[in-house]
Amino acid sequence: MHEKSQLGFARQTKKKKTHERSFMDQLGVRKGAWTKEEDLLLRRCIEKYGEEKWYLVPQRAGLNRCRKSCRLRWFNYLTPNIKRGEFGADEIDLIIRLHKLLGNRWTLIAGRIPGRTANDIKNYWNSHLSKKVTSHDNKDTTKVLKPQARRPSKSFISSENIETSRSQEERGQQLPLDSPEDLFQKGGENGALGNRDSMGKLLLPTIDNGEAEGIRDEDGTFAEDNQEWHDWILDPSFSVQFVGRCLVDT
DNA sequence: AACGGTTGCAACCGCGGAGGG
DNA sequence: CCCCTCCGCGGTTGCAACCGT
Repeated sequence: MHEKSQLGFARQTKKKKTHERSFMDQLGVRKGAWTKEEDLLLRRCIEKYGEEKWYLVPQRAGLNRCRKSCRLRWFNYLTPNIKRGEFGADEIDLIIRLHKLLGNRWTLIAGRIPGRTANDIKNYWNSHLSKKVTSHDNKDTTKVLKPQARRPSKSFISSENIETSRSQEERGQQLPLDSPEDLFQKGGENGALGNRDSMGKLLLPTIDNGEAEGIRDEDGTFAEDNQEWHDWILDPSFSVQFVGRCLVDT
């Protein structure tokens, strides 16, 4: 394990933004697999003080670990109600569709799948699903969004925009294909939500909570049809593609 | 049984963002 | 503004277990 960390250190070619790690290195904090005793100490600490102020956790718990390691161990392994074992067919289906929608936003995806951690889902995706999905996409002749694509604003996929794009395409006009990020930005300029995380961060949680403030209609007012968006995400037939410069459900 | 290749997963790492001084 | 600290995220690594020969 020592060897591992040394290799990892040697690989560091990029500049360090913080001095945090080197400081931790100097302290000689433990790395590698967690022991049962360490787990117990961490669990007791979190039960006593709660999931906050992670920088205090190693000290409070009496652990010779860095705060990041503690946090990771807690969230990925020790948190109550974490589901272990095989992913169910419904979970896999949901992961694929959410990944199509959100890209590699593992925490957002995990937030929609009770009992699964972002790390679990990421690992499962990388080892089981990524190849499957990629090979499937390659067979598909339609221009399906790459995984990092995100749902554009409602105003941007208005039927008017879609029709305009369709007709322009039919006339053989060359249309600049914007990246999903650009599309999102434009959605924002159109008065809808625009930043790159907005759809994921605001849409998903707000739908379930019934909070409308995350979703705006074309006129900029708050949408009231959260259920519609919820259904859209959970719709098994969901897929999107470019029509001209617009993203549309297909 | 022994060996090498592959896979799954826990853990590490750097970076970006938020917030406070 | 700038700097610093802390949090949280996604990418990546490497070990252990598994599998095939």
